[in-house]
Amino acid sequence: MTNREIARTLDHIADILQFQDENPFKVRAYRQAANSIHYLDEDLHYLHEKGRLGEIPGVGPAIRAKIVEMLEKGSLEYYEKMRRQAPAGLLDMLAIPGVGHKTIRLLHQQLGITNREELLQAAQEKRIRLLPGMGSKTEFSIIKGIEMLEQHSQKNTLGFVLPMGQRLLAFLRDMEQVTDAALAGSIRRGRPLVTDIDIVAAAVDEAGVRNKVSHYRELKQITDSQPGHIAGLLQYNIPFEIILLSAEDYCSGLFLATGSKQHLARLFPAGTQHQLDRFQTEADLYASLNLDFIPPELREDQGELEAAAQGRLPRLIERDDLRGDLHCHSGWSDGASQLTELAAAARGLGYSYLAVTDHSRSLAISGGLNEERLAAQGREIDRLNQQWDDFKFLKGTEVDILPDGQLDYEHPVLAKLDIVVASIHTHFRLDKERQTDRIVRAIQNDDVDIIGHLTGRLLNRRPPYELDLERILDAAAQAGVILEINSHPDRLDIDAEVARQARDRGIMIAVNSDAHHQRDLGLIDYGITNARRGWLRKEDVINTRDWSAVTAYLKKNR
DNA sequence: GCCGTTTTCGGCCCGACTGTTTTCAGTCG
Repeated sequence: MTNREIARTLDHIADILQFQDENPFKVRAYRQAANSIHYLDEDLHYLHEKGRLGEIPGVGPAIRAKIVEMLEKGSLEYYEKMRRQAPAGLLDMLAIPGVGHKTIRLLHQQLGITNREELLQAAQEKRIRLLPGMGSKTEFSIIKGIEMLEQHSQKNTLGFVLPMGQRLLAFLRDMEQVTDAALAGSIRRGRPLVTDIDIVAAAVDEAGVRNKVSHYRELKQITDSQPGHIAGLLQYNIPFEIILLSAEDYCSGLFLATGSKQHLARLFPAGTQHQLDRFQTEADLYASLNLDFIPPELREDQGELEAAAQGRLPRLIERDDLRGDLHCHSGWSDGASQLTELAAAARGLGYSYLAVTDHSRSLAISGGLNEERLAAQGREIDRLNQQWDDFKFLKGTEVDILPDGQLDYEHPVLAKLDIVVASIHTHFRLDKERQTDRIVRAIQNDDVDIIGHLTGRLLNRRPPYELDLERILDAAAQAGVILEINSHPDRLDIDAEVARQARDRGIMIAVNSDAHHQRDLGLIDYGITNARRGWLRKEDVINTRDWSAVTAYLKKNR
């Protein structure tokens, strides 16, 4: 089993224990072990060989024995037994907002409900409200929650699917029968939610490819296998499709499979069934249509064809344009990495600065820093900053925007920092006017440099807050406040559309990782893709500038 | 179940909201 599978198993055990009303600290022990393994840099098999499993934080004798069994047998008897004692749809039901372990236990014991379908039916038949502690509002919110999840259930986040797609792509590229291969479809265009993995491959021996794919380690089943085409499911039921072409047809095939439908339909209106010539590159293909090359991220029929025809497509930002990251968390609050580890990772990405923006005091659950600890952290940063002449930490905070729009630290505290990211982490359900007022007030606060994850959306999990974006963009433009593109693939907030509107109003954007572990600094790639989908150029993004230009910009706008 | 230690058990982040209550339990971040 892989690290990831073992981490998921431990997490699932924690859920079952919680469902069984076990000691909450035992539950947390399993969660902490799962989290440690999730972020582990080394393969568990390797650590086991070296007898170093006990060194993993949060892994003691009991969990270590279970990990060993999973590594050696590929399964865990304890887990299999637990699973038989819990409702089959436990995890599915937990995903419903407002439904937790205790509610599920009650539903299971009183009504025999084991999965989402049965739960929905019971709610529709008004049987939930008869249970103690349940009422009509709970019943209604369960129905709404299930409906929301079912709308999303066809799509997965790019962050979940892309790594699987990249592994399958690497597997194909490794074959001697494959001369070229690339991701296509919505993954290639970088959509935040995707339905499947599309790959186009140039192959000399289709049968050989077919045979190897049928033995792919992550393959669950092949559902369709015709000449030029393999489709099926990978683990976690992620659909994939591989289009096999000759080398001559590869480029136009990749272009057609990339889409989008709307983009292609505008290029080739219905009735003008177009026989694509053979091209060496997509740039040649677009040139034959008298268009500049259109990057995949822009192929959504959002004005890119007109711009390409007139030679005014933007030169989109690239990952290598970034000089630093302006939002991350360390072990001082809820991050998992120490400052030195973050610095090493940031330098590894080619950055020359990193803003440390741990949580502020009122966010107790995330270890928010009180003023003394913030000052102590500042002293550590000062010490570390003396070690380098080519890298610097910025002293910062991700300060909570309180419900009334005030900030969680007073002005004298904020004024001492190099950078202030202000974000909302509580009171998500204010009405539109109050929520907008709250953010506008933060924007108008002179201590604020950046608004973090503006809309609060969590893809497939939580809708954005109710906001009047027009008013917020106007306020940000006027105050010279930067808006963040939060790169976490569950957030991608602000989204590409809002980013483009912001840029059109002259608002500066920061593409930030919001990393809680040194490895997560690399999530910035998703933010860059999102920025490109928002038509952003290097000059629209503040952290493409070097340290002195960034600090000068921040000072000027304070 | 893990951790730390003043070595072998006691402690292990918490505060607010919501819907259901009549004083609280469950969920969430």
